[in-house]
Amino acid sequence: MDVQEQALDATRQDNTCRILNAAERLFKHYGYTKTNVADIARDLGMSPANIYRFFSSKADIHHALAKRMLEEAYVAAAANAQRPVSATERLRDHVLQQHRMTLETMFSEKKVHEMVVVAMEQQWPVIQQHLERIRLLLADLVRQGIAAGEFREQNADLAAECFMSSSVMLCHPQLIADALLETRIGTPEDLVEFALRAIR
Amino acid sequence: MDVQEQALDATRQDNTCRILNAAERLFKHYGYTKTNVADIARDLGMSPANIYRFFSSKADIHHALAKRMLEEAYVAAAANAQRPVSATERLRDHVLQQHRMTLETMFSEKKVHEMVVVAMEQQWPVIQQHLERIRLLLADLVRQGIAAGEFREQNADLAAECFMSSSVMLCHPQLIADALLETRIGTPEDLVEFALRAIR
DNA sequence: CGAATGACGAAATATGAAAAACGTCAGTCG
DNA sequence: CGACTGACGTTTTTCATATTTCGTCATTCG
Repeated sequence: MDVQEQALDATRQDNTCRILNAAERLFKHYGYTKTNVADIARDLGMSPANIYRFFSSKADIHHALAKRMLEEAYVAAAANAQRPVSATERLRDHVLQQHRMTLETMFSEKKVHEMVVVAMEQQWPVIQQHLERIRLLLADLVRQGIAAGEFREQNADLAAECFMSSSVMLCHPQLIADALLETRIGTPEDLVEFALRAIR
Repeated sequence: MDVQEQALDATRQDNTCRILNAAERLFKHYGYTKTNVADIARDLGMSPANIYRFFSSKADIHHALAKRMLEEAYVAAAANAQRPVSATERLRDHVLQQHRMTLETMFSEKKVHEMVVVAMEQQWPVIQQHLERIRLLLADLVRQGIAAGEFREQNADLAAECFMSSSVMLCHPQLIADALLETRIGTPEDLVEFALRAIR
């Protein structure tokens, strides 16, 4: 790749990023369906057709935004996973952090929540991949916990998956929305402790 | 209550039951929305208006059917809970049984599954009550397990709730529908064992 | 020459009137 | 007298149509 090609890629990346920023702002304000590509183009002072030089469709913008947001979530999860505390505490905090973030999105960014629900209903690969990356992260935490003597010997990948499945009620956006009204005996902390016990 | 009133109640109950039977058959065959009360009435050789002497609305029929089906499910769960095997085994089989029944409904009785999804989305109290009854059943199993030395001393009600939350991926109709395609490391049995470990 | 656009066909969505279904009630019939 | 019904007002659904939005492409412009 020569200097000219680098410059081309740079401007291209810059454009895609600007489009994503505009789309994210408009989607959050007006909602995904109420925002059309003409709105996004006007916001950036370009023609609607020009958008399609960078994204193959409006849905493609949605996908790219989801990917970017999930990347942020992954960075946060990775940061938590590197904290210098016990594996137990990092696993616990991971779930609680996830829980808080989901609640936050549900309440203060309702439009985003709608987009998330659509993405989950349609089973986007980007979400599956994100969950798989998270699972790898947690599996590593389990291995560290085993090495540190916190957890028993076990299949770390399986344990990570089961741990995620067990805490799905705290992280799954739709379930959280439903479960808010339910009469509950235990707190989120109780459920995490329960799942942690299964690993020890 | 004298003899006459008993007879009245009997015929009334008989009518409600016949209506429910007809409605259940038609709903299963044509779907809930495609079946109207006129269809149900015609099937029974009565006028649509007469239906409303027994049910205040079509939705009321839906509610009553859900209650009847959940009652059957509860009976099955209660039967399992009384088997003369260890509490561990009964808890495990309860979840696996629930899992099988949900899968069965999803595949062979798709119309019923749609009705279930609607009921869950709308958070019908009858479902909450059913789950609460199941939880009491499981809490009792946990107590028996504690008494038998299978499980450690703990809050049985909390444990039952956490156990149900942990196995929600195996029992929640919508989640099962979604998770079918996912790449999975563990089997349903693995997840149940995981949750059981948390109680021991 | 390639980035950008206006014009345009295809696809999706909003609109509104017609039809169907819901649910009520005065009145019939056994 | 009371179980039951036909007729009817109201609400919901359907469906054909108009409008918007999507996404493409030949053409323009720097």
